[in-house]
Amino acid sequence: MGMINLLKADIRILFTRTSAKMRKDYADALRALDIYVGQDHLLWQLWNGDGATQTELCDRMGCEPPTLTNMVKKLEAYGLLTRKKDVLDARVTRVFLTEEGRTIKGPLDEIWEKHQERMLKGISKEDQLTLKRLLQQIDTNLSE
Amino acid sequence: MGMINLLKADIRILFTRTSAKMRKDYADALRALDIYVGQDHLLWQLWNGDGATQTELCDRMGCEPPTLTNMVKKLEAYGLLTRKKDVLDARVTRVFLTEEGRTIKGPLDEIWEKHQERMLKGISKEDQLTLKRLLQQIDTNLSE
DNA sequence: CTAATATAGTTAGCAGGCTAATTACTTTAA
DNA sequence: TTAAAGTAATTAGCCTGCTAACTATATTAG
Repeated sequence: MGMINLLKADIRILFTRTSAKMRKDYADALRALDIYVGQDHLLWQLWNGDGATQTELCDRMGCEPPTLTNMVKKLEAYGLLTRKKDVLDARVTRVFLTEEGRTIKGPLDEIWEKHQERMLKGISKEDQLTLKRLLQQIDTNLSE
Repeated sequence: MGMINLLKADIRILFTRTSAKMRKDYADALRALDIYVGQDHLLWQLWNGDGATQTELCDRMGCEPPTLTNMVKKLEAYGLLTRKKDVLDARVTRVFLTEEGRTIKGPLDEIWEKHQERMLKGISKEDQLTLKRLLQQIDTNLSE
């Protein structure tokens, strides 16, 4: 294996390891709120548009319908959101935040901010822009 | 929220989305071999050192013991590896590749290579080094 | 007007991955 | 030499997330 392939292998392994670490670190932080990693993503979507349909939420979150069904059910059981059938189309379900789902935003934002600080500590603004560009490139590559 | 925080939020979301996409894309590719994403990581460790203990494997892979127990069981059921009790310490289990576990290396390497090509397409060697450096920085940050 | 097709969401079943609690065996110290 | 502490691995029970197969409702075309 040549020098370039070795480099690539390093990046890929590093990427996987770092993202796993990120996820775990964030999961640990979220435990204080009795929220699981991924669920915050759904709540985030609802804070930016309550009453969305499940299909819309799937699109925005980039996940498959069964994943969302599952998560919505759990957050409903926790009392953070409710489901209502659409009046115009009986196939459609719309998801709404409860009062508790709304009030959790503050603490969650705080955890999110702190996690970001931790993750990007010591990385210059310029490097952050580069990282963003490279991530976008990879994202685009994988969509083709 | 200021400009800098917005940038940070973007990066974190982008990072999460990109790594999820990477994982899914790779999972799709692995399906051809009836292997699940993550399992290749364990096989990889064994190709680089057959007969390792589970604790050693956990350390190298950066996962928790129950995760490994689970995965080892499944790969054993698939016939790709076997477990043997250590002769000196009856608490210790050592993991060995089967013949089939060995022969799968070729096809898996090929999938791995192809996936990397796909992921890093159009990214210069210099950018790859930068990406590596930034990932390492984040990794270090999250270890503190 | 009805049969075929498309769409929204669910269910079942499997994977990785985790924490908390437990079992089985070793080592250490009183 | 035996009781306490430590270590390796497992079990139980959650979570995200997926695919394949299904149900129920709408739309469209013959």
